[in-house]
This record gives sequence, C-alpha cells and structure tokens, in this order.
Amino acid sequence: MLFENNMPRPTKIAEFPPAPVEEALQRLGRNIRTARLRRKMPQEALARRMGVSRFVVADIEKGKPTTGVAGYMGALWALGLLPHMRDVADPDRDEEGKTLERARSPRTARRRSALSDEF
Amino acid sequence: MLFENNMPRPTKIAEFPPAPVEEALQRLGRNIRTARLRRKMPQEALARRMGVSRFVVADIEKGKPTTGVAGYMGALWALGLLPHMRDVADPDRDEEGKTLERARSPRTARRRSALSDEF
DNA sequence: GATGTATGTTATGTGTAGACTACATTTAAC
DNA sequence: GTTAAATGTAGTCTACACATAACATACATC
Repeated sequence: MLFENNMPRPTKIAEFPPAPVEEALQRLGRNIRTARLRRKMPQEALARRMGVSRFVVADIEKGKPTTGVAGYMGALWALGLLPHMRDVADPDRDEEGKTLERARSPRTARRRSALSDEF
Repeated sequence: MLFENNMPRPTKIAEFPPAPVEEALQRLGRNIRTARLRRKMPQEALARRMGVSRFVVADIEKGKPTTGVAGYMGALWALGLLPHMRDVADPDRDEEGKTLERARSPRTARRRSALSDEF
C-alpha cells in the first residue's frame, strides 16, 4: 500500500491529515455524538433520518476524514445544528482576507509573475 | 441510473441532500473561494498545499456533497480558517440538547420501550 | 445480576471519488 | 486587442466509501 510520486488515488489529505485537521474532525465527531446522545437517539435512528447506514454515523462520530461531507452536514441537519455552519469561513469574519484584499474582487487569482510555489 | 428498494450504493443524502444541507454546502464553498481569491491563490496552489488535485478544490468551491470532509477541512486549514470550526455543534452552544439532557450523560441512547421512529 | 438494546467489529460486494490527461473557455495583465 | 494564466469541462482508471449481513461486546433498564 505505497503511493508513489504519480499519486494514484487515496487523497493525501485524507490519508495523512495535518494534525489540526484531524483534531477538528475528531472534535466535530464527538460533538455530534454528544448532541445525538442528549437527544436519546440511537445511531440507527439518526442514520435513517439522514438516509445512510448506521456505520456512516459511527464513522462520523469517530471523525473519519474520508467520509463525505454530506454525511457530516446531514448529521448536523438532522440534529438541528446546521445553522452553526453559517459563520464558517464567512467573508465578514475573515480578517486576514479582508486585509489582503486591496481594492476590487477579481474573479480569478491571477498574479503578475510566474506561479510561485514557495510556502 | 435508478436506485431500487435494496438501495445499492450512492448515499441518499449525497445524491439528494435536503435543501438546507445543499445550501449550507454551497455557501461554504463560496466562502472558501472568496477567501482563496482574496489571498490571490490559484486553485492549483491551494490544492498543492492540501495534497489534492485542483479538481477537488473546484468541487469544494461548488459545494459538491460527495466530496470527502478532509477536502473541506483541509481547505479551511490551508486558508487559516480552521478555527471557525471550533464552535460547530459545540455542546455548550447546543441549547436544545442541554434542555433535553435530564441528569446524567449515558454512553448509549437506550430508550425504555421499543425503538420509536416517530419524528 | 439478568436481558435486551445499542454499538463495535469483521467480511463481502459494488458504484464512485478523486487523480490524470487534454482541450475549451474565461479573465486579468500588458 | 493580445496573451498567458486560471478555471471549466470531458473522459478514463483504480482504490475505497458505503451498503449489507452476521457476530461480539458494552451498557441501560429492570
């Protein structure tokens, strides 16, 4: 199970997520589980509302990175917690982005010189 | 492309997400795109930081429901917006859940009678 | 402690997510 | 207007996400 330089398929970020991403997913999963338990709702009931199998719910609560977003969002929705997503990456809250933005809002990210890959 | 009663594979929630979920994903995708453009970062540069192809970034910005969470979280991380996820489904913010929770916090969602699927 | 519900685990099958290539189109910079 | 970069679109291919089933374990309720 080695992934050479031609990078066949299993997304790097899903295979080896950066620590902050991994933590964020695990916390989100725990929070969803807490919300479900508070509502005295078995995994299977939540799964049925979402239209998935109970195993997907189990994966979500573990914070599995390769699971589809729809699962996570669906769980939030079924628990009435979807409104919490409104603020995520909200342009008004992106202070750094607001600072970086000069005058207009271009529709592509064109730069002047060659593409700089520097980190 | 018909899915009969034995429900072969393509998750219902990913195929036909409830309107609120679809909207939330599209808004999230737009927000990510706005943040990226503000940073004058091409899709390909963001993709490289995340360790995915540029097509995944494109899908994310469109709010594609079947894309893995890792992609979305990775994009937020690469843009410095991951902290926004901290509050999502936070138990402290789950007022409904706090109300429903009686005394202790059981580790399973056991109910007294048979499983009631009532909404 | 007994008992059945809830959840975890394992195994198998199948559609598709995501990588890649190539070309088309849009758009910012000049 | 030109031009090159950025993004969109289309098609192919492979590994895995998710469904299902069966069994094992954990834990509320009594």
